Amino acid sequence: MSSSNKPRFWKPGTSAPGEDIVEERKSETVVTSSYNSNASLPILQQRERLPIYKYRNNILYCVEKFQTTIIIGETGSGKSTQLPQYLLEIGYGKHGYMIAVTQPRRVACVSLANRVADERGSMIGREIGYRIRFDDCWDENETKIKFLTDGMLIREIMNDPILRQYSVIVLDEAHERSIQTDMALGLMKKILKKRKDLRIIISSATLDAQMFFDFFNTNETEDKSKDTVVIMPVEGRSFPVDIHYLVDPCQNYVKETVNTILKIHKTEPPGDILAFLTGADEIEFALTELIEATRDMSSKYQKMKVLPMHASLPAGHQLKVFQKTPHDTRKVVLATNIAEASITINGIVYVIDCGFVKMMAYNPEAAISSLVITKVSQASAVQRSGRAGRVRAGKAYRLYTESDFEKLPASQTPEMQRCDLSPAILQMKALGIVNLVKFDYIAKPPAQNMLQAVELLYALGALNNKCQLVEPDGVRLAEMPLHPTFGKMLLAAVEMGCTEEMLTIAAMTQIQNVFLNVPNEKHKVEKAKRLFSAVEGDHLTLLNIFIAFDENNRSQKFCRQYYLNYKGLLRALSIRQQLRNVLTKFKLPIESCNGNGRTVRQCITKGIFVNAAKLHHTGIGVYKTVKDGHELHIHPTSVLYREVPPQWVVFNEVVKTNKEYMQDITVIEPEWLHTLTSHYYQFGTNREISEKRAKIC
DNA sequence: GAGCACTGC
Repeated sequence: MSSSNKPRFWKPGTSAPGEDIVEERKSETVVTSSYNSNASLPILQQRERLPIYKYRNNILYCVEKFQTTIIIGETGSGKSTQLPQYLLEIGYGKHGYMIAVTQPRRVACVSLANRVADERGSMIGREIGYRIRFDDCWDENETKIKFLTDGMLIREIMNDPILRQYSVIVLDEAHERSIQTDMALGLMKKILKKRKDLRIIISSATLDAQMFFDFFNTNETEDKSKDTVVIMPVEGRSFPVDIHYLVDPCQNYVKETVNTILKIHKTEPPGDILAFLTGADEIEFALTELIEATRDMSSKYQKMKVLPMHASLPAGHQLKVFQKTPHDTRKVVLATNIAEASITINGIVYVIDCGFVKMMAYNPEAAISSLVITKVSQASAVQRSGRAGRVRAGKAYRLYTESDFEKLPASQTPEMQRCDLSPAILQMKALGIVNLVKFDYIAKPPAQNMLQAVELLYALGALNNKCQLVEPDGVRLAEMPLHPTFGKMLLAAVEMGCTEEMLTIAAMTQIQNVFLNVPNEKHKVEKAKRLFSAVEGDHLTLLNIFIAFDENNRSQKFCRQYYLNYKGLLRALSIRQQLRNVLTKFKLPIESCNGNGRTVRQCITKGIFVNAAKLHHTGIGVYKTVKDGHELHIHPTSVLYREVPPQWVVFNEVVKTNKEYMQDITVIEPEWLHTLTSHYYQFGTNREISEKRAKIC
């Protein structure tokens, strides 16, 4: 190890990668060797041909020597499948230890585990396993490599604070910076202090590597040879992508997207197109325009098949984007951000990036989350254009000028700094973190967001006025895989004897689309919705839907008939079962109130009393929050939207689009706010609230 | 009065 001024990138010898590769990545044109011509080779030889193979010994040397290794892994390097195997091969799976590999998403865990098991010729769940919510597939005695989600790792830390079963933790895709990843990073730093033998490998994009380095490096001297962290860049295997910018900024990126698609179609050689837009409505607009344009297009051009892709589409419609189109047809996929990292569509050669994304923002003063269209980061733009270089050289069209690109933020604000922190803070308390302010965050959340979260947890009875976890309720709430407000509803239901009903409601609020979003059949979907609606509001409507589903043998046919999301309802069933298990674990009674809607609504109030609103006498359908008079409206998806507006309501959350809308609303009686939640509203003057604040923090 | 980025436990 040299002790020069800048040993940020390790250069052990001529075969090791250096900064030149990092430079190359910046220019976004990475030229590499032949693509996957290895299919017929024996597995070992295939593995040896992956780009990461030539770094094998260097990486293993780093892992031995440094407590933390940061790998800058490009797409197609093979790191996620090979790295854990290298570690296993040199003995990190010995003496009963396991190697953990975390992923932000469930599907990635399952598919990676299966691929690695395949390569090793073993059955999944034996030597190689995975652990995700609702699906445990590993063996306590046999498993050596365990793929798990970031969230699952945090749950494991709750039961084993120093992760004694593991010899190495690989945090893959750390640059995505989800709240779970950030928490895991902070916790790992803590664990490393107590376990000098533990090794951590962080796989990240170039941009964040230096920050991760500084975060984990415990060397406080100038002597670089005492660093505890090392950065290893590993080249990938992708094709060059030509970046095209607009000369002048465009007025309407949706129209510009349509025009660009048509231009590519008419002037560029065959190859599928992927266009990024921000939401379903934009996608639908572009879809209609394109279908119209292709209708009167000259037959000298190829045919064109345009497909929408976003999360609220029924699964059947989503699958269409993965189907191959005939040779004479060009596939055009109009997608939301779902195609940036979550799904990969094969055969894309042209990418269009509108330069915007819908992102969750959090207003801590009003405790309101809202979806806003924001400019993408440079990192996102690079990720999007990279989607064009997976099969052969491609082209990316950025619908903004090059100078606008330069002005974009380098990377997106981490989730930790722009969302409701109450679930995260509750978890941290359950993990035994005494001082929330002193916790080593990789990105410190705004003080105001933390304060808001602590106050909510205090109001829910999860934390006391010394900011300590309350026994037993706080512990129970932390254990539940739910937002603490929903957890509180369940605990209230235990007291009031309606857990059966509340388990259903809590589970049902966790699924995004209860009804299918079938294009062209919106009217029929609306009609079906009305069949289940309860005058008391959305929560009891969700209960009605689940009961109907259950009484009709949970059949797919029933769901199809009423435009219900079958997969979603099955998911609700699993969530319900999991929540039921948690209650059983705590030996809490599971009872039914036999359809007493009043009792159920009272329990709901006990969970989301903070979100209470009263109909305002001015204007139609205007509500004001009880807490601070913030103006709100009933969301069009609510069953109460078409009804005579009720006087008093509680709601799950606010979505801000043109206006601020309440979602999942239940009608309440105003007395409940005093009788059931007096601890919150009785002392609700501003002066007293600020006194309370001073006390908590 | 008229709307729904994406994950995860």
